Amino acid sequence: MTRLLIVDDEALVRAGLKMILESDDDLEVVAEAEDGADAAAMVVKHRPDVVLMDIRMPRLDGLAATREVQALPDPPKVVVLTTFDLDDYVFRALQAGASGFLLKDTPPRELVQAVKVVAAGDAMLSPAVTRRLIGHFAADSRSDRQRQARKRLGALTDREREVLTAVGRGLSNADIGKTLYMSEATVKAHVSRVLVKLDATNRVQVAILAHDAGLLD
Amino acid sequence: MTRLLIVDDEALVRAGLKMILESDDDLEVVAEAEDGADAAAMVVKHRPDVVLMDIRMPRLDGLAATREVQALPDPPKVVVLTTFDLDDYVFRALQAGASGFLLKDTPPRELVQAVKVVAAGDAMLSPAVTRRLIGHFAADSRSDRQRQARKRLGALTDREREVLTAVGRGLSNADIGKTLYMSEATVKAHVSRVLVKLDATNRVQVAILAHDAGLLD
DNA sequence: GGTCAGGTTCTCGACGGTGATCATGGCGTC
DNA sequence: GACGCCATGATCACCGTCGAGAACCTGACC
Repeated sequence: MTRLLIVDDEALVRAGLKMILESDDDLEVVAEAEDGADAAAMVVKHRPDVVLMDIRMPRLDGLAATREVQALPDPPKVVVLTTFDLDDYVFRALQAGASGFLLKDTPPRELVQAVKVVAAGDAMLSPAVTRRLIGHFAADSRSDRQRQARKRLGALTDREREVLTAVGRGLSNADIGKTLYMSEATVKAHVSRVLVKLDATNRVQVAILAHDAGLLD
Repeated sequence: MTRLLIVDDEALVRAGLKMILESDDDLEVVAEAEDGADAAAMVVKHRPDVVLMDIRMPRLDGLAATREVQALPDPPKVVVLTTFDLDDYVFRALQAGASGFLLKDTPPRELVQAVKVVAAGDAMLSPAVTRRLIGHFAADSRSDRQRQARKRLGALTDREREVLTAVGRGLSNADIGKTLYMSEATVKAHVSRVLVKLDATNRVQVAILAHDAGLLD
């Protein structure tokens, strides 16, 4: 049995959601809250498995409430529900720790499905939201940059890559020599070749490249 | 009527998918291809609305094929199908332009649903994949590290921040002097103060900090 | 099987250029 | 005038380039 908490400022919406959700025998609404400020308290009191959270609410909005709830020990999963699929909402909700983000025009059957998926530890987004997320992800050239950077690293020898990593950490040549057991002169030679191979003019540039390539982290 | 192309090297899988998809009256499989190399040609010939693409295939794999298909004029939507939800596959598929990413254990009804969602211009991922994507998104935005880095930048003066940005680009002190119209000696003084304020011992470390803070990009 | 030439990688010391610190002074604000 | 910010030159430490030797692999040739 999956225990649910519904957080929405409109009683009618809460009633509708409760109706839909309890049509499934595995779901039980154990509590309701009418704004974000009450949400955390209700979570502590009733310990639901999943929280359905509206965004637009008086006092504390759904995003802040989600953050608050996720900060609790052994927090429940949170599914954010909203009428608007604004980018900003989506990203902030996901970063606040939400496991789902559904639009209010989601069909009842999918809502039930989403709650179950989330309770099982996976995630569920409305299709339109998924599209936005993917769009942003693909547009986020970071991973692209990473692959490009990695490509350039292919020409390096093992030793050179080790030295490069150390440079990326911000170590001095002397420090690198100590940690890799070689003289400072040798370190310099490696760094010098790395500079040539990566077409850089100083160590700062290769350090950044090392980071872009994900060599550190 | 939504027109489909199925790309998979195993005839049995193709037959199974076709069976599932054509159980819906709005879906029609207009062509099949048995590897990625054939996929693009089939797209040109049959102009499907949606392509279901396996990843592991002989000759050209599904990721490369997806890129190829998306490079065509007025390309169809692509749904990638795979047994393994490896991170790397997911990200590369989405960046290759896929609109969906489903695991092969997806129930038939959801597969049909996903194809329709994608045909309508939205996106659909398997729940487990969605969870990964969100995880990476939340982690990748690095807002944590970024906020931390930004905090430390608060102590800097405007001029120091300008110099720091230039250092982050990998410029030499001489170059920074030229671009910011000050003598090299002045640049050095600024850099030196930045090092103290950011508790770093050399310019590489502050360059990385500058990147983490999102000063560059 | 030996070996010999060619290439690659790792190692190192010495030299000149670059980077980092320190002390000092000008300029505006409070 | 005390303070914070910006600017500068002298000094010393660090970094990057150069040339060169040692160890190793690879393939060709006898």
